[in-house]
Amino acid sequence: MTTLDLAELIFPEVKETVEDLEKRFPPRNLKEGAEVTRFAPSPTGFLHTGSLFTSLVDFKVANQTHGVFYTRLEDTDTKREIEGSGKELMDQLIAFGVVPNEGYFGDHEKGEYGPYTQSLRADIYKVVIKDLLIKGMAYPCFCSKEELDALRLTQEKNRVITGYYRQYARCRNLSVDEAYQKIKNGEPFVIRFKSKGFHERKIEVDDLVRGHLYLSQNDQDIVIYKSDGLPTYHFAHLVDDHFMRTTIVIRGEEWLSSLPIHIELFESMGWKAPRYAHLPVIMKNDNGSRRKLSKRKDKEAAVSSFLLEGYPKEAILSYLMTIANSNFEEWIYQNKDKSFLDFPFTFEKMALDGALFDLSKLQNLSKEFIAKLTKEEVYNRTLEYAKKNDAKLQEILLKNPEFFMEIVNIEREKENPRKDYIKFSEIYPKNAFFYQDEYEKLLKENELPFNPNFDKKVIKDVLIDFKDTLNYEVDEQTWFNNLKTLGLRHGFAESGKIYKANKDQYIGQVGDVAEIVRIAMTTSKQSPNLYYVLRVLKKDEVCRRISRILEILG
RNA sequence: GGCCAGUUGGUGAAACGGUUUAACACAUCGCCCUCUCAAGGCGACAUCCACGGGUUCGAAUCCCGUACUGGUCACCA
Repeated sequence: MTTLDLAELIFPEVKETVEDLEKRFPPRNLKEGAEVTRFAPSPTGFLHTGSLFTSLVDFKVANQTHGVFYTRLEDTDTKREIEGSGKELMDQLIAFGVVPNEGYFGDHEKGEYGPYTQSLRADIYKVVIKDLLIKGMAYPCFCSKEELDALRLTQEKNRVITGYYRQYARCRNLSVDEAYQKIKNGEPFVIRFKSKGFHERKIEVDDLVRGHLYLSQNDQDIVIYKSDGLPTYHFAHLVDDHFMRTTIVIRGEEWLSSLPIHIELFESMGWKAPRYAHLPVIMKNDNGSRRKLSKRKDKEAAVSSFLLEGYPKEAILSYLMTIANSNFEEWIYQNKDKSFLDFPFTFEKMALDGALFDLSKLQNLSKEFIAKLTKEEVYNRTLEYAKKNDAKLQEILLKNPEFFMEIVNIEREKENPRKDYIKFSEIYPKNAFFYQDEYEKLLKENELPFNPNFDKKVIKDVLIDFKDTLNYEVDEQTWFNNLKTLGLRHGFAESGKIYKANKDQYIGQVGDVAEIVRIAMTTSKQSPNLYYVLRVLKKDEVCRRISRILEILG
C-alpha cells in the first residue's frame, strides 16, 4: 500500500490535479501595485461593526491601487450557519456603499475565480488535499472527540503544550496499511496536516500594520478536512486565497496567532503566501475595563442598528475611517468637497491597539454631516429612512414635502448652519410643533411654561398686540426692532442691558417678549430663531395659534 | 497557565533621539456673542507619556525587567 492507494481510496472521484487548478484560476492580469483584497464573512448573523471596519479597509486598499475587492462566503461551519444571513450581510455591506468588484453578492456571484461560496468549492479543496495525501504531507486521523479531550487533559496535567503534535499525534504514525484498513472498515476520520515545524524555532513575518514579527513555528497537526467533508478555515484560506489570487489578507487580529499555521501551509504547497494585515479590534468600555464589542451585549456591534436609529451611513463610515487612520479627520477638514473614497489610506498610520467605540464622536460627525446637506437632501434622506423604518413619518413627509423642507431649511445653507440633528429619525420629533395636530397634542399634554413672574394679563396683551401688528414683509432686523417697540409698549426694556440698569422702570426685557411669543407658537421655551419659525408657520397659522393660547389663558 | 501583541488625557490620537512648556479632534467645564435653543468666538483641562532600571550630552521616543490590558490555545470562523 502506498499513499497513492490511500488517497485513491478516500477520494476516488477526484481526477483533477493541482496543476489543473492553476490553469483554471490563472494569475490575475493586473497592473503593478494593484492589490487584491477580500472580505470573507461567515453567515452566522448580522454585519458586525468590526466586519464593516475590516471590509472598509479592504475596499479602500483595492480602490486606491486599482485592484480588486471581492467577497467570499465562508460557510463551512454548517452547525452555526444562520439561514439567509449571508444575503443579509451583503445587503448591509452594499447599503454602506462598500461595494465589491466581484465575488459573492448574496443572491448571485460575479467573477472568474468562483465559486465564491466555500460549500460549493468542495471539489477544489479535495484536489489539494488529495495531493497532500499522496505526498505524505497529510494523513487521516481516527481519534475521537473523547480521546482528544483525554489527551488535552493529560497534557494540561503534565504542563506540556496542548494539542495534536509530534509524539502526541498518534495517527501520524499509523502505517498506510493500517489507515487504509480502518477507512475500508468505515471508521470515521478527519484529515490532518503533517507539520514539520518546531515550536522552539521562530519564523520571521512581516505584518503590514504590526511590522516585523517573530513567531514560533507551527507544530500542530491541524485538521484540514472535517468529517463532514468540508475544509477547516485554515485550509480553505490556503486554497481560496491562493486560487483567488489574493495579494493582501486583511483580517482581525484574532487571526494573528494562527498565522504560523498559514505560513507553513503555503510553504508546504510551494505557494507564495499573500501579505497580511491584522487589524485591531474595536472595543467597548464596560465598567472601566475594555473588551471586544460583543454581538450579544452591545447593540452597536450590529452596524445596522445605527441605520435603524437613523444615523447617516456617511457618518458611520467617516467614524470608522477615523479609527483606521486618525489623520482622516484633518484630511477631510481640508478637503471638504471630497469623500472618504479619495482619502489616501495607509497601513502604517493604523493604531495597533483596539479603539474604544466612541458614540459621542460618531454623533458629532453625524451632526456635521447632516448640517451640510441641502434641504432637498435632508428631505430625501429622511424619507428614505422613513420608508424603511417609520410608515407614519413617511406619510407625513409625502403629504407635504415643501413644508418639511421649509422647516429644515431654517438657518441651513449658510456658512455656519445649525447643527441640531444627529440622526434623521430625530428631525421630525424635534419639529413636531410646526404641524397643527402635533401642536394641539402638545397643548393638551403640557403645561405652557410661561414665566410666572408675568401677569396673565400682560401675556395676553402682548399676544394680542403681536397678532394685531404682525408684519412679515420685513427683514429680520426690522422685525426684531418692531418686537422691541412692541415690548416697550407693555413695559419691557429693549435689551437685557437696559433692563439690568433700570430694573425699577421695566417689568422685563425683549427676551421675555420673545419668550411669550415663542411659547405661544411652539409650546416650548426653546426653538430655532423665532423670526423663521413665524415665517414658516405663516400669518394665518400664527394668528390661529395666538387665538388658541388666548382661549386657554381665559 | 503557555504563546503573541499592545500600553501617551475622559475618548480617538500626533510625535519617528534634541524646534515638546506633548499637536489636532471629540467630550467636559468656564467666559463672550445672543430673543431662547443650535451654532460661532475665546479660554481651561496630561508638571508629563503604565511602573522600575539602563543607554545617551539629551528619551514619550532606544534596551531590559515588572505590571496591566487584549488576543489565542476546536472536526468555529
